Amino acid sequence: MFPYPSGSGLHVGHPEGYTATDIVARYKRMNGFNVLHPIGWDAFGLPAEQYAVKTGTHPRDTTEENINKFREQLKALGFSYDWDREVNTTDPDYYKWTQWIFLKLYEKGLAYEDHVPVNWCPELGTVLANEEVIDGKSEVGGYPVVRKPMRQWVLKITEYADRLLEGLDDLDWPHSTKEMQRNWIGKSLGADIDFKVADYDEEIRVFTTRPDTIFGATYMVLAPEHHLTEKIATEDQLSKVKAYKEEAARKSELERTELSKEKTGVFTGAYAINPANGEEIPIWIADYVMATYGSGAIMAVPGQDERDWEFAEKFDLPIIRTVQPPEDFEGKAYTGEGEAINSDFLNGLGIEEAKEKIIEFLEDKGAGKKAVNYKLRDWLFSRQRYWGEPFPIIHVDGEPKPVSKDELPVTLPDVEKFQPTKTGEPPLANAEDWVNTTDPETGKPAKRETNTMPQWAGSCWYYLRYCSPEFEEGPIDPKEEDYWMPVDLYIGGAEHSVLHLLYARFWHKVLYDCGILKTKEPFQKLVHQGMILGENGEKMSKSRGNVVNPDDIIEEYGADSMRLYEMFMGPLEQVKPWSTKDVDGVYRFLGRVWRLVIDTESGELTDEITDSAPSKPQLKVLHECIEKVGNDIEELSFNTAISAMMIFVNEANKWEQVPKSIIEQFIKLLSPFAPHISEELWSKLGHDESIAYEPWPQFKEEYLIEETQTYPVQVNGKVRANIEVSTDKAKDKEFVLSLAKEDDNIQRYLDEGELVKEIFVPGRIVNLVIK
RNA sequence: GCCCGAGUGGCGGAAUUGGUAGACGCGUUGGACUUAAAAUCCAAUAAUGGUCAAUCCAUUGUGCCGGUUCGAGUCCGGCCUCGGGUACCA
Repeated sequence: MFPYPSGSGLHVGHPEGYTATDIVARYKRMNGFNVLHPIGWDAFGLPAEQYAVKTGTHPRDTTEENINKFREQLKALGFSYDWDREVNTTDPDYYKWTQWIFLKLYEKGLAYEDHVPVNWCPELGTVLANEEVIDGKSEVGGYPVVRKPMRQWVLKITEYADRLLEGLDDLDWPHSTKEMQRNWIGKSLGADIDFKVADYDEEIRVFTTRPDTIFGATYMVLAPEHHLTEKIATEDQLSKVKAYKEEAARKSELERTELSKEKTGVFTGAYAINPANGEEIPIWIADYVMATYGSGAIMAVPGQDERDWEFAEKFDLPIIRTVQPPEDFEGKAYTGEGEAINSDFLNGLGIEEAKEKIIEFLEDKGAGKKAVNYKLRDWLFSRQRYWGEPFPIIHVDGEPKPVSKDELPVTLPDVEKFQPTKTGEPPLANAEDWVNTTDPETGKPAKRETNTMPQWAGSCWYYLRYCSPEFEEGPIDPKEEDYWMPVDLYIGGAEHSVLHLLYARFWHKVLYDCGILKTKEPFQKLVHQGMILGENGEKMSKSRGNVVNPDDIIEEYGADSMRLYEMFMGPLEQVKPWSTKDVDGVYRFLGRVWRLVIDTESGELTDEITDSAPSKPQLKVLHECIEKVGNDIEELSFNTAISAMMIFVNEANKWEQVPKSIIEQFIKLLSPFAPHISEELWSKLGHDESIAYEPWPQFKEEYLIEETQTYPVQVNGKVRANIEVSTDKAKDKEFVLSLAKEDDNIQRYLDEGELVKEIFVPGRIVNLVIK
């Protein structure tokens, strides 16, 4: 199988924006820069994972033949990056350094084992959350899926939450992407408050962002998974509590939120003591409280929280407002600003003051303190699959122990079967010879870790390996990091906004802390390419039958037209519908360029191409183009750059003679966009070397200056005339104004009313205000 | 619900710090070349009106309503619609 690049992101050969990095790379090369060109890491990627499970065959057929085929396709599309920097993430050498980095994480205490429930399918192994499970059956094959806790490796990304948040500030990323990461990390400031449980020697900790509302806490809610639920339940409530917990356990987290319309819950029979006023409040269990956020318990303040209000209404629990809503307020829970009421010593204070004061009070009592909470959870890093980097871990006496770095890489064993074992262990457990080993240090029998790393592991640091793919002393040569890092421009799909781009930042920061990297952030500038939709404005998909195969377009119009059209469609970041008809436009343009230089009869240069000196107007047209194309490439505004080149060609076609020096400069401008035709024309113009190594044309402003300049003349903000002014007098306010007033049409307006104001913006516009 | 982003001709889209709205391309119409067609080239093309035409003039026009300004697609306030993300996160 040759995995034709699919999915999204940095892909080559896919309609989704595969051209921009190359354009920039080519342009920068002509300007004497180098650009890291992040293509290829998942070209052999994710779909293979599913392929393996389905067929039991080797999914990533990265044979020499297929890699060459892949390169040929890239070449056909006009890519010209440095092949030697290619990194194959299934390479044992790449495994080695990925495992090496994992050991660094392990050493720093950032990797730990835990039992986490997964969707487990005895036939397929883990069914990931984003794969469809329909009515308890796998989407693939319809096998039963159960939810069961399994031993997993987890990475402590939460320890980096604050730094991941702060680091965003200085990055040149889309605003929305930064916002998404901030929301994902979900930092909130508040307080941890401990409530004593009446008649028990227990305390329940809650997290709240609104400690100021504590006098309105009329009940408490525990998540069904909270460890105290059964312990504090009274005898007569215990059976109900157990039944409710069971019911909740059957629902996945997804189902619990989907079925969120109607609140459910059950009373434990126990009471908590509100530390602010000593009052006893009932403790309930409800699945609208998540075990995974905060402490899995809340103080419920229905007066100021919509969810709590809804619950209180349904179960007839008391509601006390502790913030005075405005007079015209008609809603239920009030979450806005206002004075504290019904709150004893907080009464009359604003929210912020009240928070300060109550926290002080609770701290004095030893019942609470300021606290920070994150939505971000630790990263479940293991998979029960065959394909993936094996963990460099052995288990001795049931305890995990890292493999010595000298012994890396730990490679995957050959197996017959890619499915899990009959006893429900990961596929690697089938390879008994591989699993059973000895601890080289103690000689004790040991078992290898049978979980494997997820695809993310490779994508987390591939960009570092690009810098020095052959380096043997570490994952990256420090000298090469100095030169390459951080990535100047990263073009990728918006679907990587949180996961990949957060995970990669996390690893980068860990490696920084280990002293392996000097940069704190991996990707300085980020741009998301917009998806190209089908001709009907819908997402391309097989089921809609609106898929455009780039190969067909290249067959008919050539790779240059394909590239050029994709860039001409509109802004890089924008979602745009495909239109094959519009490809004709850029195809014609390239035809005009060709015929401008080449006589189609003879195949030689046209007679119009001469060695004569360029005229002033010709230089002006050229330099307008140089300026526009250069600026537009810097801003990744390729559509307008192409438009500028079209204007040049339309003009040049009117010329009787085309000086060679002019057309050569133009071909250089075109070459990053349409490399094939440019190289061909460059050669026809008598050059032996590739145009890709030519210097970029220099823009000279002096050629843009004209003898006259046009001023639009407005009357009351509407253009009523255009006047020509000689350039040397164009900034002369009096002169321009008097000329404007002489215009026939302007005269008519002047006759109709009184001139009350004259606006003169040098070089731009004249506006006369007439009453 | 909340958080982002975007609304401009028949279509994709242009438009500097507020300064001639509609660049460029597609489509359409007319013309040239051709026996004919394709290809190519030329011209017109926001809407409406000034009987036709004009390199002419006017009115209206950048989702809707209002505001600031000599001047608003661009800035401010209030909506509407669409797209993306996210969701009992306490």
